[in-house]
Amino acid sequence: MNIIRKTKTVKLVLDVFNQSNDAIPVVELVEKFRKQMNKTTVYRILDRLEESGILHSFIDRDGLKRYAKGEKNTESSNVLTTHPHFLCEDCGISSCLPLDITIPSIPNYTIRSSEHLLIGQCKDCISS
Amino acid sequence: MNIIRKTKTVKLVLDVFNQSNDAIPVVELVEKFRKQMNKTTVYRILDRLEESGILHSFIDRDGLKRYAKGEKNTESSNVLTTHPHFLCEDCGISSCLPLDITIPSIPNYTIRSSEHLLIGQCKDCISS
DNA sequence: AAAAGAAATGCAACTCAATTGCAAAAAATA
DNA sequence: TATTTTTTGCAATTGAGTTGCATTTCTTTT
Repeated sequence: MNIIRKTKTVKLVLDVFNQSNDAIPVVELVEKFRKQMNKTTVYRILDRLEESGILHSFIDRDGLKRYAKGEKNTESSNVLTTHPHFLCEDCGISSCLPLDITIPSIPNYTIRSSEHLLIGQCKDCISS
Repeated sequence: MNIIRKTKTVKLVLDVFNQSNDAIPVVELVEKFRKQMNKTTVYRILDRLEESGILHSFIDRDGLKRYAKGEKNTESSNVLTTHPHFLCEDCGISSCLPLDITIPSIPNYTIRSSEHLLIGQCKDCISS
């Protein structure tokens, strides 16, 4: 949990995540804020927001880093749980799914965290 | 399922996967075969082996593409199952875990495939 | 409020995995 | 053997992400 300053640029980035539950690719944010801030700044702000536990990130099937609101792992009553991310093959939209995945314990391994990506079609893309 | 020619280079690549169940980063294979074939060839052979269902791939936490033996999804009695991959934070070794994960069905979504990456310490790294 | 210290930003250059186009080589087919 | 198709090598390119460094902005201290 780091200290992070609420600068103008940080607020701009936070606004995006407050308006959507989607997992947004960094590249998209860089493009979106092309006029407002440098791409390095975007990367660094996201880094810091993740460090602070405000955002979490994962790498999608295309190798792109995506960020979404909230923490990745939640620990309640000594059980480590996480949630899966969904990625629509058609429109590319990705979101955090409100499902609890209990990280299984596996003999001979210590599991510290996990990533779960479900790939398919979203509601909007099924109908069309 | 494509036709793939068993050229000298293809055999070299296949040998690696026949000798290990690990999920190997492409970069590592490129390095390993530096003297025997061009890096583009490595990428293309792996592509074809995946197309043919001989290998499967995923992107690890560092955004590196890794390949491992076999198919990613298995469908038996109309249930789509897959297996998780393990990645050791310490030594970087990754492997397919012999566990069946049943891909959950989620309202409003069609799930076609999934990726599961468990991150932690492997047997060898726990002890040391 | 001014000075000092710490954190955040911009910019340019760089890294590095992965891809592309094209000509040459190798393998399969006729 | 001749022809067609697939595979390979090479060089150049792409594009996401990183780094160093000087400058700006914010916070803390006096």
